[in-house]
Amino acid sequence: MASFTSKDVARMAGVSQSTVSYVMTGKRSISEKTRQKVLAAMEQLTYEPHAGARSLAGRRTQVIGLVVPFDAEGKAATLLPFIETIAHCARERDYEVLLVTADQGSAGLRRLAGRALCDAIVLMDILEHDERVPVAAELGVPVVLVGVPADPAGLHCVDLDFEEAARLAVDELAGTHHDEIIVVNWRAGVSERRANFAVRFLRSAHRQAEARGIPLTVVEPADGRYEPPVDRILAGHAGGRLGLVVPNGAMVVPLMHALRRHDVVPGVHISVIGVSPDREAGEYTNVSEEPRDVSRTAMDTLFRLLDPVPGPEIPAIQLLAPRLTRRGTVMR
Amino acid sequence: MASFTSKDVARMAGVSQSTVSYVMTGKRSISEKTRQKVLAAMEQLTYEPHAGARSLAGRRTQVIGLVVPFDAEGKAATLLPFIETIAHCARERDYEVLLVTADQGSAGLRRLAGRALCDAIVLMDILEHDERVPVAAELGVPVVLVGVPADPAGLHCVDLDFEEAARLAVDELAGTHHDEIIVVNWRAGVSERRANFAVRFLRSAHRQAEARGIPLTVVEPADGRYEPPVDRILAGHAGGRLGLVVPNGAMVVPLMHALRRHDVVPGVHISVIGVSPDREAGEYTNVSEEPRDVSRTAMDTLFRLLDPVPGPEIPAIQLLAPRLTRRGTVMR
DNA sequence: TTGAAAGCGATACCAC
DNA sequence: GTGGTATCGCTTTCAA
Repeated sequence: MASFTSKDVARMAGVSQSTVSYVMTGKRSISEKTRQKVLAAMEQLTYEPHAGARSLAGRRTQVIGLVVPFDAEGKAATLLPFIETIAHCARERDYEVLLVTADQGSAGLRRLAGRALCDAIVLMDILEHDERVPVAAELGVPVVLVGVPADPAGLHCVDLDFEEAARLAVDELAGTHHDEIIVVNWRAGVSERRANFAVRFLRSAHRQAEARGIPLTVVEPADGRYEPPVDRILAGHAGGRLGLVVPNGAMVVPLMHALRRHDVVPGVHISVIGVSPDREAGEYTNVSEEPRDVSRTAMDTLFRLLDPVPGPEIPAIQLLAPRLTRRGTVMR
Repeated sequence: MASFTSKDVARMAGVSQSTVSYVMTGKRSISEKTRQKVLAAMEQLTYEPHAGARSLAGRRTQVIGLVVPFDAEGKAATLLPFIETIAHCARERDYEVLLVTADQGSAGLRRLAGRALCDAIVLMDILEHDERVPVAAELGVPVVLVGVPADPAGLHCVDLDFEEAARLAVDELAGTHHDEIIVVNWRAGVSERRANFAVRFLRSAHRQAEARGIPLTVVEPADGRYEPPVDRILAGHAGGRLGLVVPNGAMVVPLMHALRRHDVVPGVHISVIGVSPDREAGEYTNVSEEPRDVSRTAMDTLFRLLDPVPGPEIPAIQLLAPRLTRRGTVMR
């Protein structure tokens, strides 16, 4: 599988190597005639530019670094669409995606930038106090955070508006005369790490419940267990109008099944509102969390950082508005 | 964030650039004294080698190309552990992972090899007749297939032994005197694409059921639906000993819930055997499908292809043996 | 055991 | 509108 170089293309097209380069980059005008000759030669030879040479000479790798969490459970459902969307956005502009796992910490970031492995970085699953953020800010490479840390250090952030999501859920239950709200939290692991979406969601839920005058408590799955904490939910449930808010999208369906097994039917004896992508919320009232929208916004931001356009400033923090869709699991 | 070059390191250590290179690659012996000087200088400058330059000069990218399917539903659960494991294996040897989505078809493969973006490729989710396989075989780059196509074209394959998995499941039901078996298949989409694991599983199940003299039929979810086809399962279920075999791991739990809602209890009124990773099969009898083992084997193979060692030949097809674990959802 | 220097295959500046 | 060429930062002969 002998590979051809731009020199070969140049020779075949009867032009200079630089002309070939300019045809590819479009950085200077080329007569249509020679353009065609060059393109024909490239076609003929099935020429592909050598990525390493290009990155060395042009200081552009055409690669986006993507730092993903793999530890986070329950993320499976949202992580894949995230990655998928980012891959597609990259491809649209002829960029590649280099995958780095979060367990490598800031070392991974330093490698990405130091070795000139990519032109820009998307950092997912940001913690409230994330050691990687200050490092990322010093990298000298555009970085977009998916999530909002306490101190973004000047970096751009994109995320779902979890505070608004909590408000929407609480308001819905308040508006339908519930007299108690329980937030079914992520497992201890997630909130202890203070994954910042969890923090923001809970804080906002508490605040809004107080504003609406409804008692709100939080329950978590038992240590190290994935099962929904149904017993503790039903324990104090005297028969009033109880509403459950479930920010962990992966837990909604298992929870509802568990409730039904106790003959407690969502929408009849109890209310359930989940936070999850619309397409997964077939049978329950949810607040939408759309990973695809978030990643697309992140990538748009990244590319605008890479090739600044004279348009309006990019907001430092972009929170995507969630939407509540009623599907009958809230008692009316 | 000014970056340093190996020249800077050389100057600081008082040696030549080539010496620095040899310290990094270990391709020639260096006196311990100069080695330490060089390492100290690298440390001092937080030197990182420029990946592009390295790949240009050394014709090694230190990158593994990973081609993943994103369309495949129900894969979410197995796809992430796959990717994660591959990322870890790569990191262990200081390799990066470049992600390419399968929707790019063989164009993606040509890019990976043609642009010298990676040293080797892992191709996942191989179809029985996969247009990418012949292309991959001509790439001039080591390729490992996760899955077994009808014609591997000389490439190495790694996969779970789905035929053995089907045999295990059928044997278990035969051994417990069931008089009917239903395979609850993937959605039409998956088997129509003739994803080859589906093909192999079904073929083997049929064969083994015949050998054991048990009637076996196959049902699929309704068009475009994810819900388990419970109605069709229970329709012809006159009350004999019926065993369900569910190769689609993602469907086992939903199916069992649906059955219970019809007051049909797995292990009591009906039998259920799922195919899934052990850690996800908390409550049902399963045949193990361990994505982590498969990826690790694939990566080991890949690295042995990259740096051939004089040991024994690598088998062309490596099928990992599944194991059946009884957890009480099969009637005794 | 080490150094000097010739590439690797692009880009982009300087001429014309 | 096009061509020549220095340059990017590393690897790897060839010489010592």
